[in-house]
Amino acid sequence: MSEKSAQKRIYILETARKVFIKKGFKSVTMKDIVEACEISRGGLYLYFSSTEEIFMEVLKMETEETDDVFSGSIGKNATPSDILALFLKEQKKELLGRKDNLTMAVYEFFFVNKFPKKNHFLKQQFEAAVKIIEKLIEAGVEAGEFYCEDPLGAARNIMYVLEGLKIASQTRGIAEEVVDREVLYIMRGLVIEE
Amino acid sequence: MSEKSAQKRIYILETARKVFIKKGFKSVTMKDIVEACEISRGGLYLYFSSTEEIFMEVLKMETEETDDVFSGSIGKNATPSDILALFLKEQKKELLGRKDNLTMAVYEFFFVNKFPKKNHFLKQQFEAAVKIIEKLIEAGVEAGEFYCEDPLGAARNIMYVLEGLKIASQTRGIAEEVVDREVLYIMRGLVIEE
Amino acid sequence: MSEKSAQKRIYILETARKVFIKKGFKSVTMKDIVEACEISRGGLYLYFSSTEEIFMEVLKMETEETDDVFSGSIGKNATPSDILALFLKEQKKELLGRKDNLTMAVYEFFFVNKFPKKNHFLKQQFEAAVKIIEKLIEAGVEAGEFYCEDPLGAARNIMYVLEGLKIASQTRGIAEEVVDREVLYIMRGLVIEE
Amino acid sequence: MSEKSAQKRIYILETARKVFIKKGFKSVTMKDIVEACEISRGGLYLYFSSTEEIFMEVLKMETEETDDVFSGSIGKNATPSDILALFLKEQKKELLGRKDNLTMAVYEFFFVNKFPKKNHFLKQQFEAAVKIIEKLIEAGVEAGEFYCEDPLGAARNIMYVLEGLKIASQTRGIAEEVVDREVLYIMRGLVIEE
DNA sequence: CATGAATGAGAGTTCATTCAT
DNA sequence: GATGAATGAACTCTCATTCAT
Repeated sequence: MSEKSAQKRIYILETARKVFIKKGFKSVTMKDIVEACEISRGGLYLYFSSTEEIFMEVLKMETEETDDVFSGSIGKNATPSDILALFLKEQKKELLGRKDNLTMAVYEFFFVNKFPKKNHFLKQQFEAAVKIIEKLIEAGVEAGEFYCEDPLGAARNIMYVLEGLKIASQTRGIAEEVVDREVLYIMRGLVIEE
Repeated sequence: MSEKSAQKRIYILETARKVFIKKGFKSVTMKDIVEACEISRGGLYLYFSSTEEIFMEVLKMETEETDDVFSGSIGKNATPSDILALFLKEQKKELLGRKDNLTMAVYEFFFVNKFPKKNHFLKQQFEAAVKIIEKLIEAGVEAGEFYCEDPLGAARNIMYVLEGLKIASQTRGIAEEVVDREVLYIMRGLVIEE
Repeated sequence: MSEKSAQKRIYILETARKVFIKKGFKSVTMKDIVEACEISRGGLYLYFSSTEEIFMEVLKMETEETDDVFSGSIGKNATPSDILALFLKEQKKELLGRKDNLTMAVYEFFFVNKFPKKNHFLKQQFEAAVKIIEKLIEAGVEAGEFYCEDPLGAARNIMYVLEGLKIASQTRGIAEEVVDREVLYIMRGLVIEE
Repeated sequence: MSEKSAQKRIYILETARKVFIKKGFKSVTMKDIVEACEISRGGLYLYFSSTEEIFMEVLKMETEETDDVFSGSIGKNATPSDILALFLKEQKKELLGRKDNLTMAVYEFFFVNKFPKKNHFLKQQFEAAVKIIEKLIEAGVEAGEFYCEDPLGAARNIMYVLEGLKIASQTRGIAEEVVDREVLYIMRGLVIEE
C-alpha cells in the first residue's frame, strides 16, 4: 500500500508539474490538477491539501533531480573553458524552451510566499551556481585559458545576465541569436585572445 | 462632468496601481480594486471592464510619467560617466524599494497575455534603454572616460544584469550591498583606471 | 414645453415599440429602451417608470392607429366577399412579416400580467373582429355570395385559425403557401360554387 | 451512484418543469430552479449549465411521455368519431388547465431561440398531429360517419383552431363554454346529420 | 484508500433606480 | 426638464473543501 501510494504521489507531482509549467503558479487551481491527473476531487486531498503544498513538493523533486547538471555531462579531459561553454549551452537550451520550464511558476510562487530571506531556496540555488562558475573561472585562469581579475564578480555577472535572459524569455520571448550574442559577450570577456 | 469623471478615472488607476504593486497581476480581482477605491461594485464598470484593461491603462500612465527618466535629472555639465552613475543609482533605488514598483505585476501580465513578439511593449522599453546606455558609453569613450570595444554589447549586458537583479529583488529580496557590488562591477569594466 | 415633451413622449413610445417587436416583452429592459432612444438613463424616468407602463402605452397607440383597418381601405362597390378577401390578405401580410409586429410581445405581456378576464384588452379586440366578420358573412349570405348556417361560429373559427397561424408564424415561421392554403380553406367553406 | 444521480436529474427536471409552467421560459433563472429544487447553487451546475439546456431536457421528457396520447386511451371498438371526440376532450382539458402546461414557455423558448425552420420541433409536432387527425377523418368518411371533401384541410383547420384556443387560454383565459362551442363547431362540420 | 456528489463562499457582470448638478 | 454618475441588489458561474459511500 505504502508503495502504491508513494507512486501515486509521484504521479500527481509529475502531472502537477506540467500544469505549473503551462499556467504558472497563481492561476493553477486544485481543480486543474485533479483534472490533469484524472483522479477524483477528494482523492487529491488525501495526498496534498493546497497548491502551495504541491508546488513546494514539485520544487523539491525538481531540485533533487537537477543537482548534478554539471557532474553528469562532463568528459574526462574537458578544460574549464569547455565546461563553461557546455554550461552556457545547457542554459541556452532551457532559455529557448520557454514552455518547458517552471521559471515563471517559481517566480510567482516566491513573489507571493514571502519566505525568510536568509536560507531562501532561490538564494541558495543562485549562490551555489555562482560558486561553481567562480571555481571554473579560477581554474581557467590557472590553466591560462581565461583572463579575469575578479572571478567572483564575473561569476555573479554571468548569473544575473542569465536570470535577466530567463525572465525576458518568459515574458517577451527571445530569439536564439539574442542568447548567442550574450553568451559570446560573456566568453569574450574571459577568454584570452591569441 | 467630463472633468470630474476624468479625475475619478485617474484616481481609480492610481489606486489600482497600488493594488497591483502589492498583489501582482493575476491575483487582483475587480472586487479588490472596488474595495481599494471604496466605490460601488457597479461603479468601477462605468470606467473599466476588466483587470486587464485597468492594468494596461496603469501601464500607459506609468510609461508616460517615466519617459523622461534621463532628460529630467541631468545637469548641464554632467559627463557621460556621471550620467551613467546617476542612472544606475536611480535603478538601485527602484530595485531596493521592492514594494513600490509594478515589476512583478508586469511580468505576470505579460506572462499570461501572449502578445505579438514584434513591437512588444517590454521589448521596446528594453531596446530603448539599451540604446541610451550605448550612446552614453560611446560618448564616454570619446571623452576618454571609458574604455569599451563593444558599447552595444556592454549596454545589453548592463540591462540584463539589471533585469536579473530586478527579478531577484522581487522574489528573494536583495541587500543594498548586492546591488552596489554589481554596479561597481559594471563601472569597473568601463572606466579607465589611472 | 408641454408640446415639446408630448412629442418626446411619442418618440420614446415609437422607439420602444421597435424594441418590443424585436425582443418581445419580457427581455426588454429600461436600459434597452434608453439606448434605443439615445436619451439619458434618468430622462426616461421622467416619462415612464417601468417597461410595463411603456408597453401599455405602446399598446394604446397601436390600438388607436389600427382601429380603422376595415373602414379605410374599402371601395364603394365592394361586395362582402371582396371585403373578407381583403381582410384576409391584410392578415396574411401581417402574418408573414414576422419581424414587424408586436404579436409575441403582446402575448408575453398578457401572460405575465394577469388582467381581469372581463373587459380584457385582447378579448375585446378578438370579439370586435369576430363581430365584424360575422356581419360580413351575414351580408354575404343575404347577397347570395356565401352559404353559411352559423355566421357567428364561422367568424369565430376564422379568428381562431388566424390566431393559430399568428403564433405559428412567431415561433416556427410559416411559408406563404401555408397561409394561402388556410385562407383558401376558409373561403371555400363559405363561397357558393357555381 | 449513477442510479442516484439519474434520479436527482429527473427530480430537477420535474421541479424545473413546474417553474417553467408558472413563469414561462424567459423569466426563469438558474436561481429560481435552485430554490425550487432546494439544492445548492453549485449543485445544479453539476447536472445542467443553463436554463436553455434544462428546458430542452424538460421538453424531451415531455415528448416521450405524451407520444402515446392516442394509442393509450382508445378502446377496442371505438369509432373514428369517438376517437376524435376523445381527442378533442383531451385537448379541452389541457386548454382549461391553464396553469398546468408548458405552452407559453414553449412559445417563448422558440421565439427567442431561432431554430432551423426545417425539422423544427414545433413543426414536427404539429405535422404529426395533423396527420393523425387526417387519417381519423378519412376513416370516418369511409365508415360513413363523416362527410368531408378535404380531410387534410379539415385536419389543419382543427389544429390551427386548437392552437388559437391555446394561446387565447394562456393570455386572456377562456371559459369552458368557449372551448365547447369551438369543438361543437368543428364536429358539426364533419358529422353527417341524420 | 478512493470516489464524486454536494455545499457555499466569492468573483464577475448587469440593471433598475436615484440624485446632485 | 435633462443628464449621467453612482449605488446596490440580483444573477451567473466556478472552485475549495467536505463527506457519505
